[in-house]
Amino acid sequence: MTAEEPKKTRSTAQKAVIRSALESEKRFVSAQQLHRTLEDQGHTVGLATVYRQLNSLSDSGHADSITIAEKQLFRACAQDEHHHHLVCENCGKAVEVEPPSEDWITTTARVHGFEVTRHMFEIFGLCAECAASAQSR
Amino acid sequence: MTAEEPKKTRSTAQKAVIRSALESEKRFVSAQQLHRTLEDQGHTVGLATVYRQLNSLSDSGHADSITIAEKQLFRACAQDEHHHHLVCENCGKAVEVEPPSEDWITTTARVHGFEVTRHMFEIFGLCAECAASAQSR
DNA sequence: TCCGCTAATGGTAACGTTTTTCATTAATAC
DNA sequence: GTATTAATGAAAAACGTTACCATTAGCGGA
Repeated sequence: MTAEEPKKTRSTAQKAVIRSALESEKRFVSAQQLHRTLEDQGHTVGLATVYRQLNSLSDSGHADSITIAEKQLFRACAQDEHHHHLVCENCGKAVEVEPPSEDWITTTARVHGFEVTRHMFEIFGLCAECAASAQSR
Repeated sequence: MTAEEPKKTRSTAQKAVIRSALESEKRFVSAQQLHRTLEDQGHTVGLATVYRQLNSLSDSGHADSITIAEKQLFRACAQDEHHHHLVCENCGKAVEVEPPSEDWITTTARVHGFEVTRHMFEIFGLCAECAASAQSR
């Protein structure tokens, strides 16, 4: 019964930089990729901080995260609502997609005695550019 | 233009043991869990071998794998066809489910200029038993 | 404006999982 | 049986990620 703590956070330069860097990416990127990007831009941000911010953005719903090849990738998402992605396996570019009714999920789960907590659905493929360059390979 | 090598493999006791151990699980298990299980059963199999076999089973399509909390989990799958799971987040128990038509996937992808290579769709929740024990907590 | 509190940072060490290495074992073909 | 070499296992390396902790710096109040 502990009351909801106000939980004061401070706005720092690093937070702003990380967040804006993530938002300017339309691809899913890893913490390390983002860290390198920031370094290249001349910003000195610790890797630990990048991890921390990315995780907190993900927790607060300001970023989506998926796991590919044992690596966690992040992407900023504007809308707070639940949504899914169409991800390019080559360059990481992603598009948010809207699947048809997901009602059957809870229905199906109930049939098996399950109580749904969450679901994930991601489509992987090659975007137009990557598909083109792959063909000419 | 290298011809398809016959790629001869040898059947070993370890392969058999690992495969049968995985098949007797109706849950998703990690390499380490399976390794411990084998040890408990009196089998002495190297951890590296468990990893190797699990990966090769996954590659050959004889096992499905998902990633939860940075860990890779495996599960034997009888059917070679594409399928999805309803997974208990607590105990790992899984049921194969059949989603409605997935035609819209390729359609949607095409709209965005993507060429679909694969898609993943997993539902997570609590099975009847785990939900019950969670409530009485 | 300065002060004090402490959230946040950053470098590094630690961690856990997975892969690689390499000498040894053993499955297959002859 | 013998030769060949795929497969194994123990340990080390690699990898992504988190924890630690001394230091920095937001922010509210004197």
